[in-house]
Formats: sequence, structure tokens, C-alpha cells
Amino acid sequence: MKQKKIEAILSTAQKMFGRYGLQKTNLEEVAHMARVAKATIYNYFENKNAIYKEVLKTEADALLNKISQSVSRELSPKDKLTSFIKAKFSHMKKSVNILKVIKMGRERALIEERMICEYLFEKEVNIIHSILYEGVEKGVFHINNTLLSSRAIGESLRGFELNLSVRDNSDNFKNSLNELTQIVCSGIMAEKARLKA
Amino acid sequence: MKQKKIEAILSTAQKMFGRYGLQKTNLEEVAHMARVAKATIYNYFENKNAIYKEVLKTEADALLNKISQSVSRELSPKDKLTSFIKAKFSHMKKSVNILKVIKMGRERALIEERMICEYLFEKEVNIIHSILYEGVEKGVFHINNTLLSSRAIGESLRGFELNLSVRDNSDNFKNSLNELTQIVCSGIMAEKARLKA
DNA sequence: ATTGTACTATAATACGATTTAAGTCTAAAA
DNA sequence: TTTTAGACTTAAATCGTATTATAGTACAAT
Repeated sequence: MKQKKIEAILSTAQKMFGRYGLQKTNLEEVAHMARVAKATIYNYFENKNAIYKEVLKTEADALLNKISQSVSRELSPKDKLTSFIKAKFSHMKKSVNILKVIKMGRERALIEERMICEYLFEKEVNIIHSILYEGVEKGVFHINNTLLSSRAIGESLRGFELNLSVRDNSDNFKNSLNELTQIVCSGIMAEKARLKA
Repeated sequence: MKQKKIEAILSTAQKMFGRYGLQKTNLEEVAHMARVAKATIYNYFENKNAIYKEVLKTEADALLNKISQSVSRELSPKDKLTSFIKAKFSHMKKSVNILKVIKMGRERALIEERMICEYLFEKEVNIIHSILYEGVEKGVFHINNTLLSSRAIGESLRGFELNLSVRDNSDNFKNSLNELTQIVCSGIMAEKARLKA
């Protein structure tokens, strides 16, 4: 029962925040739509910001899960990395609140928002790192400092986030992203593995 | 004489816009600081936005010039590309108004601001493209679609722009950027050239 | 070509009045 | 025990209006 209520609150809050943003979202309305009393909301959450933070966190974790799943379906490290990038951007569209934060720019971002972005980034880098590490172990990747490389790749993908829901031609975006994937893969693959591909 | 005045106006406007932003910058004050009558400003510029646009354009062109110069000092395509990236980020710190726009996020950016960012990006991609093309011609780069690759590299660098004046450790930034440079270079270099390096 | 000044009109600001909504509390219902 | 409706307090958002600042113009003088 408890859990059901909490989920109802979070999922409607997610929609409302996504549509109207943190400020313009009315908790009274959220309560009504979630078929819950306002007091119940305050029974489970400190305040509005806490709900917002939880929504962002949930979105981030959902995204990370989707990515991890996609990655784990692949066998070769190269395919894992490719799948990471594909999954990240295809599932990111659903993370409406996170997307909003990214589009807004850090300048006026709340501490909660920045923290979640940082969290998401670090986790992504972790996943990339595990892929690179495995690649090196298997001898298909040739990388001196896997930690540094994973950060670098993570950062390079940030540029593409900005163009997610903004940009001109969607094909243009996909092509650029695929091309970068190719370049990066070639860039870190060991000679022998590279010649085979 | 004419040119001197225009330059005075633009350079003080650049400082003022950089400090206070478009809105909070007072043209009367700009006129005074540039030792020019307000009427003179309106003799050379349509309106405030036009000055702002010109300031942004000037910053962009200055940056592009610096980059081009740095690139042209190098001989090998690989060094040119490396130098491009280095120059872009080291000189970008001086483009205060452009940096401001980038940090703010597109959401609330004026059309003028977006256009300049687009312009800068396209020009950068052009430079990258000429480097890649030369590299392919010389046989040191192995790239199928140089145009696509240059866009991809351009986009990947965008992620780093966000961290220019924002981020934690500056060394961290430099290291990541260097690492990406390495990866990209390896990724596009032909086998023989790669083995030599 | 440039300036100073005076001018207009519009946009920014300030501020008090009003409304909205966050957050609390309680007593009753489930 | 958890949940609810509703009353309540208080802080913030909104609104209307008065005020000010300043973008932009016009012009006579240099």
C-alpha cells in the first residue's frame, strides 16, 4: 500500500514537473491526480524539492538501467561501447526532467539538479570504464589510462546531449554520433582487432 | 577617424556586455566610456542588439583567427588537429560574451546569440574539415567521409565547452581533453602513420 | 562627422495589494 | 496505523499601478 502511493505520487509528479517545471507544478494538483491526500505526500516527502530530487534520481537510475541492460546484451567490448552510446541517446528522450535541466544550462540550475547531472555523468563514466577495462583485458582495446579515457569519452558525448531535442535534422545528429562512435572505437582498438573490423 | 570610433564603441561595449550582460548594459554609459556621443553610436549601429551581435561576431572571428593561426603553424595534419583543439580552448576563455551564451543554455538565448554560436560552430567544422581533408590527401588519415567526421569531432568538443569556466579541477579538464585528442587522432590515422607515432 | 541636449516612448523597476500555494495540524475515516 | 479532508499559517508568486530608467530620435551647433 505504502509503496503504491509513493509510486503514484512520483509518477504523476514526474509528468507534472516535466510539463510545467518545478515552480509551476502544484502539489495540491499532484495529490489530486495521484488520488492521494496532500498530507500523504508530506508523510513521505520532506518538501517539494525532495520530490523533485527523487524524480530526477529515478529518471537517472532508469536511464542507467536501460543503458546497462543494452550494454550487457552485447558480447564484444566494441559492441558494448557502441551499444552504450546508442542506448544513452535513445532512452534519454524519455528522461524529460533531466533533459530540461540540460537544456536550461547550469547557470540557473538548482544544487539538486547539478548534483543529479553529476551523479548521472559519474555513473555513465563508470559503465564506460568497465567496458574499456574489459576491452583491455581481452586485448581488443589498447588504452594506457582507462579511467582517463572513459572520462574523455563521457565528456565528448555531452556535446551531443544539447542537440537532443533542439536541433535541425535528426539524421544529421544520428550520423554525427555514429561517426564519433566509429572514430572513438578505431581510436582505442588494438591494431590486430582493428584490422579485422 | 570613423574606424577609430567604431572600434572604441565595440571594445567598450564588449567589456560592458561581458560584465553586465545585454540588458544591464547602459548605452549612455558605453558612450561616455568610449568618449563618444550617444548619437555617434546610433550613427553606426541600428540599435543595441546590433552592437551586441557585432560584439559576438567580433569575438567569434577573433577566436577563429587565433585558431587558424595556431593550426597553420603546424606541418602535419595530426599536429594541426591537436593544435586546433588546444587553441580553441585556450583562446575561448577570452571570448567572454560567447562563453556567457554557452553557459546560459540555448533555452533562453536570443536569435542573435544562437546564430553566432551556429556560425562559430560551422566555421570550426570547416577548419577541422580542411585539416582532415589534407590528412587524407597526404595519406596519414584514413577517413571515408571527411565532412561527417569533422562535424562529429566538432560536436564532441562541445561537451568540453560547458566545463570551461565552470568545473572542478582544471587539470582534470586538460587531461580529458588531451585524452580525447589522442583517441580521435588514433581513430582517424591510417595504420602506417599510426604505427610510426 | 560628431556632439550635446532635449525629447518621446517603451521597457524596466518598485511596491503595495491580492492571491496562490507550500507546508502544518488535527480530528475523523478507512 | 495509515490515510484523508479540511482548516490554517505563512511565505512566495502574481498583479496592478506608479515611478524611473533608458533605448532610440530629432536637431541645432561645431
